[in-house]
Amino acid sequence: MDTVLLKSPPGPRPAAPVGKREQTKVQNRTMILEAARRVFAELGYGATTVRDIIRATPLASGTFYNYFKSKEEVYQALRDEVALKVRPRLRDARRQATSREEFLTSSFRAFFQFVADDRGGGQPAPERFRMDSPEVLAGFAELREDISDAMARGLLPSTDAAALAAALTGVAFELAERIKAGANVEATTRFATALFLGGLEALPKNPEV
Amino acid sequence: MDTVLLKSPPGPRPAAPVGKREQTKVQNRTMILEAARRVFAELGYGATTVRDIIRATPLASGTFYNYFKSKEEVYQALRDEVALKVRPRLRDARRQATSREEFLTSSFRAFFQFVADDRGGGQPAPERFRMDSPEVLAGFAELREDISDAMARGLLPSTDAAALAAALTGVAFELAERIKAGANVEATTRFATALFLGGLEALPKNPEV
Amino acid sequence: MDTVLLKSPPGPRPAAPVGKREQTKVQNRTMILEAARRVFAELGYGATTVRDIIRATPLASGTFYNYFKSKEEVYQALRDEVALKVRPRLRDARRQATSREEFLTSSFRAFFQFVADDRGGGQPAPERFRMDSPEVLAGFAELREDISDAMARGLLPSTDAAALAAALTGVAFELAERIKAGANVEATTRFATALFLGGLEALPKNPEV
Amino acid sequence: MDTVLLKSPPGPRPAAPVGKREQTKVQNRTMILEAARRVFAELGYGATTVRDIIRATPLASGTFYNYFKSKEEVYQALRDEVALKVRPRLRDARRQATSREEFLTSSFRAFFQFVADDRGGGQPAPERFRMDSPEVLAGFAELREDISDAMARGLLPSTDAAALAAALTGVAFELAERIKAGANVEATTRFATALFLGGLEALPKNPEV
DNA sequence: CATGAATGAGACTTCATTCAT
DNA sequence: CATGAATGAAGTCTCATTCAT
Repeated sequence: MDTVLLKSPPGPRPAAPVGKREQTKVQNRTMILEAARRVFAELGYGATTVRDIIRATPLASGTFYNYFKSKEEVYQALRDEVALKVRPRLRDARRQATSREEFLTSSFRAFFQFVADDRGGGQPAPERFRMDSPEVLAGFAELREDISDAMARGLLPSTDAAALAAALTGVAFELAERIKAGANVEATTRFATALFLGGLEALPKNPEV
Repeated sequence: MDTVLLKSPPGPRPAAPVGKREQTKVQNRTMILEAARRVFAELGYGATTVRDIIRATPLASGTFYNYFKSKEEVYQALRDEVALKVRPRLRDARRQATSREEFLTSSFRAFFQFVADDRGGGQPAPERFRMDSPEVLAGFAELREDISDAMARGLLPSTDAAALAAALTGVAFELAERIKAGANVEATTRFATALFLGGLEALPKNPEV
Repeated sequence: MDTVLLKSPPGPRPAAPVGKREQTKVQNRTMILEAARRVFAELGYGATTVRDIIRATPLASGTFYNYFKSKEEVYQALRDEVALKVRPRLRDARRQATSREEFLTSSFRAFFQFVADDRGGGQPAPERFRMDSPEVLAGFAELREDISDAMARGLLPSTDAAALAAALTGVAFELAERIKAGANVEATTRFATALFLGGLEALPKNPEV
Repeated sequence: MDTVLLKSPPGPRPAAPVGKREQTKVQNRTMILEAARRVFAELGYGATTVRDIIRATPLASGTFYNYFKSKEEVYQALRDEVALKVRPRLRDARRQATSREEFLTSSFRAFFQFVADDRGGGQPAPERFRMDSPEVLAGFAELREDISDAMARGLLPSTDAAALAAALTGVAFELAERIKAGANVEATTRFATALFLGGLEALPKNPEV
């Protein structure tokens, strides 16, 4: 019976599946994802409901389930989508780095810039910490990955890798909050870079953390 | 055996009412607070419901409302209670510090030790970031306060105070996660201290973050 | 059979959406309103709960909130609906009256007849007074309005308008209770009319109630 | 065993049971009743809860149940108490009446005065009708009783007794609302009296309502 | 007796999800 | 597919009532 449907338009077959149907489908999916992004940012993952997401959309409640099975699934999709956007930036920053300073600077800059670009949305977050939003989690995951690679490549000293990753992550996260509040990306990048450039020299040689 | 108890305090009678009723009240309040601590840690603040807290308790549903008006109120109470425990330790650490190194070392140690002592609770959080748990927030607030004081006293260089506070906070938090996972308090303290001792030297002189 | 339905209206298509969905919506709304009417009549407004109303219905609990936000809102709707039915009758009675007697007679008759027509509902109210039922309140408001108009038109003597309105209202209401219990509409109308025809003559000329 | 109790005090036997215990008991009972009176007046019988009554009292919740089994029971007690206070006034007014006018005047006056005396309490009733308060019910019951007696004694014409009772009740009730709102008792009494003096003459001789 | 905390039933309301249209 | 009303489970909170103190 699908055949029947496919046959019915006797005109020229579309070159790609970008009929009105497919277009709408993509649009709706995008609408839901963006609505979810806004709502997660405002209420946090735990507190947002599927209803909240639908309400931030012109779509009907039932439509949500044509695209996602649950809140969890939108979350995953959002996470993947964000990771897809951030990964190249960070990977590029990392690959082009030829010195420890450049590695730190470009990594922090890429991350802070991403946060700065993303903060547009809504009113300032009602609660201080919104660590469970997909963007932030994806950003952190990427940062960690970059750090591990850098250690492997010798750009960072061979101290306790996990501890350093944690320290970098923590600094990046906390300063990111300041970025969200309007702090300057470049100055913040310099600050973080200087801190770690100096700190890395002083770290215990044979750490046993 | 009652006789023994009745005899034992030959000194001044305690002023506080310690009838069976008061005892039960204190016990119940504690039960709710500890249940809330566990549930917040597991589900996050946003996702936990009052029912979740009650269910982690042998008490009846209505009993919750004899002690707290809402989830928010337990949260505040938890936050206050934790702050009350951490504040003295950190304050002492700060007051007794006579050098930059000592300031950093004793602050980190006090914080990490507190986290280590406190980590008994539940299973590790299923999601990576749980920044909105009361303990963490309270710890952060205290740490920030200590940092500001130290800057005023000259133990820390006059760089961007807020940015440094954020960096210290971030590192403390992320390393605390490792402490919770079993990392050694002293080694972690050394790591963090060394990182900041070196980093502070390298920080930009006239920061404009 | 669909064919029959599709064929049947050869005239102009009705503008109102009368799909199965809309039909069900109207039916459900009506079910809730009628259930509310019965329950208010039986328990009184104060004592009835939303659950009472739902239970007097085959609908699920959540469905109530698709139609009304609260008990108060059903009450308002009921009130409005009843007022909508009574207003024309009383307005007609008032407009066509050319004498004092006719004004009283037709007003009382219209009101009593409405009560008689409407009394189908439930068992007699278990408590004597149930002034807060929507029908009664709406009827009173209408009666008052009519009285004011009549005074303005000279059909009623210029005594204390509000007091007379109250008296007419009170008599109408109490006799309406008798109507509900089966009293004859015409005889009751004659009784009330005679009472006020005589009474109006005797009222104080310059009232200062 | 009662004997034992009576014997126990070897001193002079108290003339009446007005020990401290009995005094407190009477006071508490009175407090509950007056609180209930206020709350019923404000919220209506149906909407008030036992909690509401206790809260309007300095007593503990459990204490309520030492005096009354339920809201219903307080209501009955209040009703009885009020009836006990009103009956003498109305009975006196009725007994001393020697003419139709005097009967009507003194009855209305007594009722309106009672309502006026009683209205002190709280803020104006949030809803228009509060017919289910014990005072109003008791007042109406008494009024009806008086009317029946008056008919029996020939002070009122032999028309449909029940219909007249209803009319008098309705007028008394509606005007009582005006009294509560501050209307003058004497003027209102004159108004109601005049209305019925004139109206009674005009009533159908052989009513068949 | 007075007290007031505990209890669990039940009221109000929102939610995720389904399904007829 | 989109729609949005229906559903009933579940959450929030209040209530009447009991009972240990």
